[in-house]
Order: sequence, then C-alpha cells, then structure tokens
Amino acid sequence: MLDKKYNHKKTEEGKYKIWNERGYFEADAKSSKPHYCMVIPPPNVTGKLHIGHAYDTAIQDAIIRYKRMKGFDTLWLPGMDHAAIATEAKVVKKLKDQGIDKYEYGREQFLEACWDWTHEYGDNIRNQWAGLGLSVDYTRERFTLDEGLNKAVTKVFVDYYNKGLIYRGEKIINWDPAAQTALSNEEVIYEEEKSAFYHLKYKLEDSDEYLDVATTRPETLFGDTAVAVNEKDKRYKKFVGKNVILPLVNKPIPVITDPHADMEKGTGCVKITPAHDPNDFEVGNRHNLERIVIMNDDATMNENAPGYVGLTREDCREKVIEDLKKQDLLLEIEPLTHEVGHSERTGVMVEPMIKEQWFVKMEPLAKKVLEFQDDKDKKVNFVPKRFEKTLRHWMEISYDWFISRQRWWGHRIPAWYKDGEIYVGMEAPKEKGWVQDEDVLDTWFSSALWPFSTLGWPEETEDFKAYFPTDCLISGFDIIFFWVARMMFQSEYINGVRPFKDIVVHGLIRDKDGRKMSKSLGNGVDPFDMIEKYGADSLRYYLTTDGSMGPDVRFDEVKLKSTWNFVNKLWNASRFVLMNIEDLTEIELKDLKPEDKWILTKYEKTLKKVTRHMDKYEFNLAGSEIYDFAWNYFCDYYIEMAKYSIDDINTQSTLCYVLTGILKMLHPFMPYVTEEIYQILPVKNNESIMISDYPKYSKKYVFELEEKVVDDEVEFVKRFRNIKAENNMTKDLKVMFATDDDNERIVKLLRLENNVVKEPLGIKSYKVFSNRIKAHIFFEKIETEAEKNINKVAIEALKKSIERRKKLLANENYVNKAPAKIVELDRKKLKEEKEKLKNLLEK
RNA sequence: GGACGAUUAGCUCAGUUGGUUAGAGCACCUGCCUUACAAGCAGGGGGUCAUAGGUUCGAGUCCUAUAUCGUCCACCA
Repeated sequence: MLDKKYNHKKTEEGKYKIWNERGYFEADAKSSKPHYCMVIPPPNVTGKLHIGHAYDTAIQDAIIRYKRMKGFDTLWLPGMDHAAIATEAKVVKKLKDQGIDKYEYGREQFLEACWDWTHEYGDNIRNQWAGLGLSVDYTRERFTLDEGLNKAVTKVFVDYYNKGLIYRGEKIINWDPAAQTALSNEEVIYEEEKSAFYHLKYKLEDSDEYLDVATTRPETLFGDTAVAVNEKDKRYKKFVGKNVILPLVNKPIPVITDPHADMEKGTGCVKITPAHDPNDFEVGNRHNLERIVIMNDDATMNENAPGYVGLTREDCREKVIEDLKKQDLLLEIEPLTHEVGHSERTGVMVEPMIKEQWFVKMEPLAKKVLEFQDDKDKKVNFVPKRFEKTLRHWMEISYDWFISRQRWWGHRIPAWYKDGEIYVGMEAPKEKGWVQDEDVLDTWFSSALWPFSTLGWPEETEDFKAYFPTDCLISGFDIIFFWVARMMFQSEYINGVRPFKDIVVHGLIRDKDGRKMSKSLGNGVDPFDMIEKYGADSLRYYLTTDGSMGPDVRFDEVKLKSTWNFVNKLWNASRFVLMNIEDLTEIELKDLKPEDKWILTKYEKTLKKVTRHMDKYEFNLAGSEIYDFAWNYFCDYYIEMAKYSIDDINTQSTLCYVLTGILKMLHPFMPYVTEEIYQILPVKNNESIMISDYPKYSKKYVFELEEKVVDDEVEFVKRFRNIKAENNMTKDLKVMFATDDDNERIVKLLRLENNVVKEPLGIKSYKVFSNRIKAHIFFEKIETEAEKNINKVAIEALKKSIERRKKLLANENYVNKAPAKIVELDRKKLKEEKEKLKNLLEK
C-alpha cells in the first residue's frame, strides 16, 4: 500500500538501476517491430548538465518512452562531445593551476590529461542522465573522438578534399590571441564597448593639405597600405591618385577609391589595413595592396611597428596616441560606443589576422539542402514550421565554413606536407619526411556527422541499416546554424538522405523575469537542486508541458511546486483506488453503471486527444488534457461517485482500468511515480509500466447517452452548489425534485440524504435546473433580495444570448454559408435556452 | 541595415484548418479539518485578445499599416 504522503525521493530511488539492468533501454536492430531512433545532442564533456539539458532531454525521453510503449523498437543513442576549444581551455586552466604549461607538457601528455578529464566528467554526465531518468541505450554510447567517429571524420575530410569541397587557403580570420587559435564567426561574441574615434592627420605628400582619417584602431596604422575614399565623394576627388604620408611611419601611401568607403560614415576617408581588418582585406585584394602583418600571434607588436615592438595592442595604442599628439597629427578624439568582437571562450578581443586555414566550400552543400527542403518526401520537417525559414535564410547566405583550429584536443587534420607538397589521406604517407598538419578540426565537424557516424557509418552496420535515417531530433534554436544545418548538408550530401525526418526546436530556459541565465547574474538554476526538492517527475512534467515548442521558457519554481501538487494528487487518488481494489483479480467491465460508462467515455475521449497531441509533439496540450481529466473528472467526480458503490466489482474494475490508463499516459512525462503505483496495481499485464502497451482508443467504451446523462447531473450539481454557496445556505435546507428520474447520484454527491422532501414546503424556494433535472431548494432564511438578484442575472444572461442567436439565425448569409453542423447547433441551443427562460419566468 | 517572432486575466502561458458566450495554473476573495489528498474540497471575482483599418455570414485566429518588446544575421574605418 502507498504511504500516506507522496515522497519523491523514496519513489524515485532504485528504479533507474532496475530498468537499466533489465535491459529496457536497449534497442534491438534485429527486432521485427518497426524501428524508432533518436540521437541525443551530445553534451560537452566540460562540466555539469544545466537546466537547458534537463529540458532538452526530458522532451526526448518523453518521446522515446511514448514510442516504446506504442510498440516500436526504440533506440535513443547517447553520447558526448569532446568540445574542442571549450574542453582544451578547461584542461589548460587546470594544468596551469598545477603550475604546468601546456606547451612544455607536450602534445601527447596534454591529450592524456584531456582524456582523464573526459572520463571524469563523462561519469558525472552519466550520473546526471540517470538522475533525470533518461532511457538511453548505454550499450551504444559514443564519443565524438572515439575510434569509429575518428574514422568517419577522416573519411569525410579525405573524400571532400578529393572532390574539391575542402580546400586550404589564406584568408583573414578571427584570431584569439589568448588561446592562439583561429575562431569561427560563431565563436565570436560582440559586446558593446566604450571607445573613441581618433581623427588622424594624413598629410598629403609635398603639400600642407591633409586628410582627416577617423579610426577606432590607431595602433594598426603600421599596417596601412592605402587610404580609401568613395568615388562619388566630391570632397576628396582632388586627392585621388596622390599619396599621403602615413603618420609616425613617414611612408607615402596612395589615396584610392573603393565602394567600401562610405561617404556618410566618419569623415569619408578610411585607412586600409589589409592584414588586420576583414573589409580592408577585401579592399586590398581589389587593389593589389601589400598586406603588412604588424602583430605576433599573441597580439603584441612585431618588427613592422618599429619603436613599438613587444608592446601589447592596448599599450601600443596609448603610445601611438601620445606620439601623434607630440607631432600634432591627432586632430580630435571623438567618444564612441561600438560593438567589439571577443572570443567566446577566452573573452579577449579578437584580432583579425591573415592565416593559412582549411575551409569547406559551402555553396554546393547549401544548395543540396535547399533542394531537399523543396521535396516533401526528402525534407526535414521543422516543428514549429517557422524555423525552416531561419534555416533557408542561412543556407542562402552561407559563406565557406572555416574548419581548422590551432588546438590539440580534437580530430587532427589528415594532411601531410613535404617540400611544399600536400598529401591528404586516411593514413600517413609511407615515405619519410612528411609532416602532419598540426591543427585539429572545428568541433562541429564531427558533430555534424553524429546521426550516422554513431550508428557505425562508414560501415554498413546492422544499426545503420535499421535506424538511419533517424526519426526525430530535438534541439534548441540556438544551435540550428552550428549543428542542425550542418548535419543536414553532411547527411544529404554523403548519404543522399535527410539525417532525421522531424526536428523539434525548443526555446531557451530563462529565469523567472525573462533574463538569460548566466554565471555573472548568478540566476542559473541547477536542475539537480530542483530534483532534490521536487523530484525528477515534477521537473520533467513541468518542463515538457509548460508551454508549446519554440518560445523560451521562463523557469518559475512556483509552477514546479504546483506540479508537485499534481503528482501528490495523483498519488492520493491512487492510494484511494488501491485501498479499495486490493481483492480485484481481473478487470470486469460488463454490468456498468451510468457513472462508470460516463468516466470510461471521458477517458477514451481524453486518450484519443492525448495520443493525437503526442504524435504532433504538442506536449503542453497532451499534458493539460491528462491533467484536466485526472483531476477534474476522475478525482473530483468519479472517485466521489465510486465511494457509494465501492464494493461493486464494476466500480473497482473501472477505477483500476481508468487509473492504469492515466498512469500510462503520464509515464512518458513522469516515469518514476507512475512505475511506483503501477507496481502495486492488483491487475496488470507487465512487470513494468515502461514496457507496457500504451492504451489504445476503444470505441467499445464510448457511451454517448450515459455521457450526456451524467454530464447533465454534473451540471446540476454545480448549479446547486453555486446557489447554496452564494446564499450561505446551511445544512438545514430542504430539496424537492420536480422530476421523477433516479437522482441518487446527485443526492449522494451533494450529501443530501437527509434533506430530500416529497411535498413542497410553505416557504420560498429556489429553482435549480439542468437540461433534464429540476428541483426546488427550500430554505427558511432566504433573503428575497438575493433570490431576486440571482434570478435576474440568469434571466438577463439568457435573454441576451437568445437575442444574439435569433439575430444570427435570421441572417440568411449565415444560414446559407456556415456549415450545417454549426447552424444546427445554434438552433438546438436556442431551443434549450428558450425552455430554460420559460422555466425561470414561471416563478 | 536585413530577417523572424511576440503582444490574450494581477503574473506565467494555452488557444489545432476562421465557427457555441476566449481557457488553465498561480495569485486574490468567501465558506469548509467531508473518512484518498488542508500540498486539499466547494464556490466566486477578474480579459473591449497591443492600436487602427481591411477580408468574411462570422476574426484572438487571415491581410495591411502603426507602436512596444525580444531574438538571429550582417555591419560598425
């Protein structure tokens, strides 16, 4: 028997281990059942799972548990991401704290330290998955850097290289001087910063005239190789083609025209530094300008800034400003706030630098995705649909994907160099003298292959054949670009097929006030604190059913608490049922009473809706259907009715049947408590609810007539209670039923056993009615005013409604054009309302 | 600068292809320790669905503008 109070800790303890040991999480590629597969978005091995992971995985577990119960052979494949830069940064810091320098340590030893880190944090993550109750198949767990995936990554690289889809080139890239690696655009975060526009005097050669050149980065002037103005800019027309003298350096550089120079911005004159600015790089290409690199990899000034060598960018700027002032070459310092790029990982200001890097040619791949999206049998279906637009937009503007990183932790680029020659292949060339590229690949290169590399690709494994393409992927919208899009073009190019049929895109978890959770604000919520307080069941149900897919979720602990209350309600209802059906040996639904038929009908209808919502990923709607049914119908009415016939085998059977259904519908959301209660049911078909069948809608238990009859009684009960409460009626009231129907259920629900009379009393009375039932309430202390009032309000409302309907039905357009069903309904309602009004006015 | 969202009760959010009188949870007010549950039960108040037009027999839902907020992309000499 269940304890008197729901205790989430006790309920959740030990169950996960049993499920896992019994192999319920394991898929079977050879099964004759239809297969259903999802891959987990691999969390980074950098640390703990946060509330966003809890949200993301709770959705997935709900889907996979639902599909499992629906009779699929389900595979939810778990794994983790090596998270190249992120992990490397953490390990570097850890070593540094021990007084160890990465470079002194050496590549091999450093990688070992990374593996140690991975194993330690991998265990943490697995423990957290267990805490959340995720039914992932551990026998198939993968890591983005394991042997199989490494092979897949190398193969893709080599194939692409051979097809010309991967190339090496010199480009200007975002350089992180702290980590000393190139960053992709996505790894650069723009932050607003207070800065200044420095107006510098670029004197014309052999003249007293000068150009006012405004820049935010005066320290880069050592790399200037031109000053650009707009062709249409009349102000500077006469300077075009002449030379100006580069301040401090005292070197002549040309004044050129280029569309990049915007007449509206600054002074209209732009200094061109091709080696340290992406736009200037392009300008330089157009005009064949020299590229002068003026900084070392750690962003200190190099020998091209004579007199400033060794200074940091910041110190150099200060000294440059000072020296310019001394030479009267600084015209003005104009304060300015603007956005400056910083490294996502190290936080330092990004320095654009020219480097030789590897790139993936995006155009043919992006085109492929757009083609697939135009074909309804090949496309990836986005839920909600609008995110497909986001994807298309990105695919249309995509630039080449820059994939090399100057790191150690990751997939090493399979390219070897010798005497200016490049060799790219699965293995190192046999001859001596070849040196492998030092760099590793962008971490997203391997995660882009995740849906098929984890299933054994490039081998034609049983798993790959059974589960690919996968059925569904769950992801936050924040990584559609990084990850989802890349998985799509990789799979569609390599396998000629979409990586998943559906993608469900959810929002971010924000704090109660709508702010992003962040370390600096300290407003983060640890999902495991919440599990400690309310249990994984409450957390999971709350997160998955709080809102629809797409918008951000505001995390509100008050809501989580009220979810706990719902679980507690379920617990207590189950307690009542289990207390009363202990001797039940089989479920018999033969001689059903109207209330049994009523609740069964409501149940079947709920089930139908819930199933439909589950299939459409509408978990919020599924959740509220179950909630409403369980609380407002099953608990509030059926259990109350059942109390009066609890010894009847049909009552007991109905209680057990419906409760089992509720548990099963809730199991995908709250696996633990549903299992706990299921285990105690006297009649059940499986050893665990996890592997039981999801209930199927059965018309056999839909009784339209009884549903109406009892609905009408419920309506009557509600009205009765309303009148009673509004008029402060005590237990002394008397009731006379004006209709001869069997009103037993009503009498019991309203606890009127001692109040029913047969003949009218000689005092004032209220009339209570539903469609079928009429009754008079006699109450001595009736206040005439109150009575008048309540009837008046009712009459007013009815009259208004009748008017509205009459008008509507008199409208020919409406009657002719609206569906017959709707019109018919209005006619019926009108008739009913007229009757009610007549009843009321009789008084 | 470009794109995409959002705006519904005091708060947080639902609202399927347009179709009865717009819903829920929390909060609030009133009355109840009724033997599954006071973490509960019963009852109640509260919304001109951001604004202005339009399409339609009918608009929270579709269209067009406006306002406010948010997100992403690009740019930021």
